[in-house]
Amino acid sequence: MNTARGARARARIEVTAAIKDAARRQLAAEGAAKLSLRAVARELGMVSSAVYRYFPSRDDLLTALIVDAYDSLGEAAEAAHAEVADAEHAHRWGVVCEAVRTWALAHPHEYALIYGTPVPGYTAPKSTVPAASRVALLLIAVVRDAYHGPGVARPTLPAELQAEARRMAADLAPDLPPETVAALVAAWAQLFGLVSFEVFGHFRGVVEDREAFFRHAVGNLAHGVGLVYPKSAGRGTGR
Amino acid sequence: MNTARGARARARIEVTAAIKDAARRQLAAEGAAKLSLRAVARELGMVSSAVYRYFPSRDDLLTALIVDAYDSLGEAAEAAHAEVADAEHAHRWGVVCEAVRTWALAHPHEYALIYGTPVPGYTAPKSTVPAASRVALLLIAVVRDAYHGPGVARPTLPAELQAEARRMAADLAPDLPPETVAALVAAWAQLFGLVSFEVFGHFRGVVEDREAFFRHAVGNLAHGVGLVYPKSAGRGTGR
DNA sequence: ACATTTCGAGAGCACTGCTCTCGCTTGAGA
DNA sequence: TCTCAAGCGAGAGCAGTGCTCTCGAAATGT
Repeated sequence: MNTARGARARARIEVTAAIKDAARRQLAAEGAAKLSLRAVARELGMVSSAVYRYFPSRDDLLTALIVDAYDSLGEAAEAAHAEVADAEHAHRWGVVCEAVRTWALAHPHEYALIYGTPVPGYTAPKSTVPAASRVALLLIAVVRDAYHGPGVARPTLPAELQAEARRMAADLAPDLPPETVAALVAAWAQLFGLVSFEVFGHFRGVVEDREAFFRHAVGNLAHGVGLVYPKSAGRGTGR
Repeated sequence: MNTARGARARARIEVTAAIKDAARRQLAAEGAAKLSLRAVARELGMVSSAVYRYFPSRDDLLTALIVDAYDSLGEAAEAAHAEVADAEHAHRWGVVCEAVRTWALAHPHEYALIYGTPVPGYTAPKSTVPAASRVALLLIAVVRDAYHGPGVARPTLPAELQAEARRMAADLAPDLPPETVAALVAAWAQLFGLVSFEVFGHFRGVVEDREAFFRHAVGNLAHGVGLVYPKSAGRGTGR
């Protein structure tokens, strides 16, 4: 029942999509700061006030792009993971992380939109939560599979954090030990720390072979959440 | 020869400082996006065009604030470290990291300015490098002391990364083993991943006791760079 | 004392987000 | 089938922005 109850309704979703597309193009080209509602209107041959029939404000347009960006990233990660769904767990972990990095480098401005400085009126309006969670859920799923399968080590946890870890586990993955969930959340944040530093240029003049560096760092993150590498030796690329 | 060769020169540095102060106030209050050159001019009772005598563009004003923010953060970290300069190395590491977090939470907009989305014309103009490096240098110093002292473990490194690690070590800390330097750089990025997620609100609804969580994660980072905790037992808060 | 530079003020340009009004078109109910 | 409200695009307009240019006045160096 999505399919157009009338020409008008159909036109509306088409125009809405066209606006988002033009906006996304501008975003990719110039960054969120320079995204101008009037410019997208111009590109579509309409007048600026007409755009307001579709998005009540510039920030609402941006919010729509945020959700799309989360989904685009989540989709990329999920697709990459699907291709190795029955490989070694540590390898799957690495593939997901590398998909995140690859997507971020290919869409730096969209990445900045979701993991950079939040927009001023930044209350993530609930509707973004599912899209925003996709990568995290993937990482959780990989560790869950490992936990219910052969090899996962149980990290240790100081006493003062065990209550909080239990809370997190109850929310995120009740079937995993709290220690693992806590390590997972930390690894999640640290993964995006690595990606952000690279995308935002903090590695410029510091790290040269960033891909190899990233693979290694991500392997250590996997180790931190308890994933063990197949070929025991020094944890390598997970290949 | 800094001290005013004339009333004019003195006035100039005073006005420059006043502009930066007003700008910093606006930045702290509303964020970089809403920082308006005309508004700071208004606050100082001057006309907008006059401000251009001191800063050639709005982005140049922002750049000046960026350098200041790096310095402010670096100073906070150094001060915190100085107070525990002869404590256990892992503890010193933790104190520096917590100082970074505390400063970031106290100055979210300034933090966003330096570790969030880079400004469009984002070529860090060399002059920012020393200020930007202060925290990293502190972390390196802590590990260096540990390495030249009693306890530091040597991380392992896959073959494919050893050349790059040697390169980094040559640039950053020739007296440390390449494996340690590589781990240090990763920990550096991961630290800011943790801080950014908290400041930018990605932990909202996920992590509740963020301070305890951070201490724990930072302890693991210390472990990752080879710092060993005094009381052997499970690595705890570093107390 | 003169010439030069430095500075603040003001006007102005091109642009932005956003509001409001005006007609035209569409579509659903009488 | 006709009607009337809702949806929509165009246009004008407001307040604000970054930035440029010109013009006098003040401070400076010779």
